[in-house]
Amino acid sequence: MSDNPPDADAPTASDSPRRAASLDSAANEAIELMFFAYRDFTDVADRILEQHDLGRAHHRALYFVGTGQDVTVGHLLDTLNITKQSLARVLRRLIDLGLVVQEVGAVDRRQRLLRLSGEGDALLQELIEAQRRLLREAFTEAGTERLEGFRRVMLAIMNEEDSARFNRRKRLR
Amino acid sequence: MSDNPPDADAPTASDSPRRAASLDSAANEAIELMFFAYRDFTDVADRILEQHDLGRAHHRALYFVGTGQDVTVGHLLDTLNITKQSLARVLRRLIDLGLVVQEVGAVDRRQRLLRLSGEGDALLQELIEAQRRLLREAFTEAGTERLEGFRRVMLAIMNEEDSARFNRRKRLR
DNA sequence: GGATTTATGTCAACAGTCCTGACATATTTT
DNA sequence: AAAATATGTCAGGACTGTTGACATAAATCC
Repeated sequence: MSDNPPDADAPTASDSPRRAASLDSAANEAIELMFFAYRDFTDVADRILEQHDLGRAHHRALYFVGTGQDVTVGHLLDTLNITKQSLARVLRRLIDLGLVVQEVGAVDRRQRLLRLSGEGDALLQELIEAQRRLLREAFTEAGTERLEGFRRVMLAIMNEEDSARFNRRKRLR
Repeated sequence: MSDNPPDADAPTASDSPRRAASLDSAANEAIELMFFAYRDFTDVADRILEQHDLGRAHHRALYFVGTGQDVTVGHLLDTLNITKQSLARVLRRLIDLGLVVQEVGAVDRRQRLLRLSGEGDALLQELIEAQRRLLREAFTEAGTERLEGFRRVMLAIMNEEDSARFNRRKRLR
């Protein structure tokens, strides 16, 4: 679009070969923020899961079954982006432990509607509360006026498909 | 501190049984933001790693070897929080591929100082640039004035140990 | 109503990453 | 010289993800 820009030192568009240096260094820093923050975020749940001999995959399945409505196996596969066989192993365990129960779909009897048992919900709430506490404390420490910045950047990091999924889920609640 | 607060409906401290509802719902939302944003953040690197038949563990080792100074095996173990045996497998591969080279420590000859070969650095830069681009575009989309909010919240999510590690690394650069 | 598609489940095999436990070597520190 | 430290390695197990092949039941298409 613009050859020979009038001011060669001025910040340029983000896809230009000569990028704003501050955006680049902020992004460099953010690479590490993502790594360390996500690790500590998952750690608080991992400690609870360990006591129940469950892994992260069980946590994710439990979460989306428990926070969704009329969740089918297909929905779960879409949300988690894993193969049917991977999910089956995880779901099998949760069902055998009595944390998840299946019902034949009322409209489409091929579907298996998944929901949490009382026990399953209790575990999920424990997991959610542990992560919620960490985040609540982080928001308070950072100052709640910064929350909107955090939200907007995280949303922008997400790809189209996931932000659509996120908004769809949010609408349902 | 304050029994029988004057206004029972007012938001209370974050560790009180009656918490601010808005903080809780923001935290609930953030649980999903963390999940989806991190997944898409790692995906851009995973696509590159796939072409080289490498995994995330290789990425992490490559990253901390390449961005640190005089990195030893011990430092890497501290940073990654994995066992020596897990790291050995990953490092073995990177060394065999010629992406990482080892030198005997000058001060302590028991140590193995790790650094990237030219080829290793080229791959690391490719990986960093992919994630940096995603983040840069997210910052621009969200508005760069929100960046500080994102930074502060992410820092607050990190535990003591990791934020100390983060600041130590930042100081070195 | 028979053919096709869809939703789900399952068997088998393989790969990557993490773990525990045990032991070996070289080097530094006490 | 003995103990501690930094690193490496062998063996085996767990979890989570993959591909490929097949099976069943129910819905949909023509």
